[in-house]
Amino acid sequence: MKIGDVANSCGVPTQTIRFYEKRGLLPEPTRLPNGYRSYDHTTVERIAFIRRSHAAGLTLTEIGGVLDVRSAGHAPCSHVSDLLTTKLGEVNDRIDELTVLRAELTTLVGRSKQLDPADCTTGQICHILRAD
Amino acid sequence: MKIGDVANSCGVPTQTIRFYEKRGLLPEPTRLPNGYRSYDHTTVERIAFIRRSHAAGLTLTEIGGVLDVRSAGHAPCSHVSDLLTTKLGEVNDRIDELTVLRAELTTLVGRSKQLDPADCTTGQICHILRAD
DNA sequence: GTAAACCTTGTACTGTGGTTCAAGGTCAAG
DNA sequence: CTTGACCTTGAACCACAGTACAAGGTTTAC
Repeated sequence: MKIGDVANSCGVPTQTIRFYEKRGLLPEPTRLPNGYRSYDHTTVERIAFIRRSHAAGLTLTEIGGVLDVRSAGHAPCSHVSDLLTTKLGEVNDRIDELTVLRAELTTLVGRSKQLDPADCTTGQICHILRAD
Repeated sequence: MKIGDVANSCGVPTQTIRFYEKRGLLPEPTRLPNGYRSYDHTTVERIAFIRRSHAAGLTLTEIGGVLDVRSAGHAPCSHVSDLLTTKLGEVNDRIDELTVLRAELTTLVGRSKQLDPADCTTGQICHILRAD
């Protein structure tokens, strides 16, 4: 398989495959006599794994770490489990932050409906976003 | 006031003040005879406004837009109101996305506690993050 | 007079995940 | 033999909001 075939199978642009290779997420492929990259089905599965992991919120660096553990011949399960647990904590924290922000924005939008633009002076720039 | 005094008053590094100037969020200050930037209290208030707006989720580009409306002599209220309403929608969307991701991560973490690492084969890289 | 603390400018770098461009080589169909 | 689709490389660019560094000038305190 050439890079375009892999790209079609995986639904990613060819540039992304080269980018993953440069990032160390894909091994250097064998080459055809003309210099073109040559792949087999394991690459398709590996890219699918990367996309699934990425969709689960792991960064490419973290995915690289998982792949390295696997390449070293170990089951990456406990590593992955820790990673996912940490990620879950981060997602919870981020949801909490955004929930606070939502409350603040809701207050500001409510304020904007009450205030009269004619009362907005230059000194405070905008009285919706004034200091409390 | 010199830049360090403003930085102290606002709790931001001096570099950030120069950065805001370069981004057009702060007007070019007058200079002392030695070339040092010279500020008055309106700059402190302007930076405080920028920080409040940023904390409310506006980007520096959006804040620049608000500041431009104000500089043009208009009350930016309706503009700000639209911006905040849009931002509230974005925050809600982001919370929804993260909530979905949280559910997925919870499933994966649960799975990781059930599976035995000994059953994890090379082919699937990691059976916690297997295809469904 | 000298050391510390301040100021100036410009440039490059951080992390995240790619995308786009330039300039060229290869291959199959007609 | 030429057109179009594919492949190669390296480098630059995107948003985002700064941060760090280099190489120098100024001021303040002792």
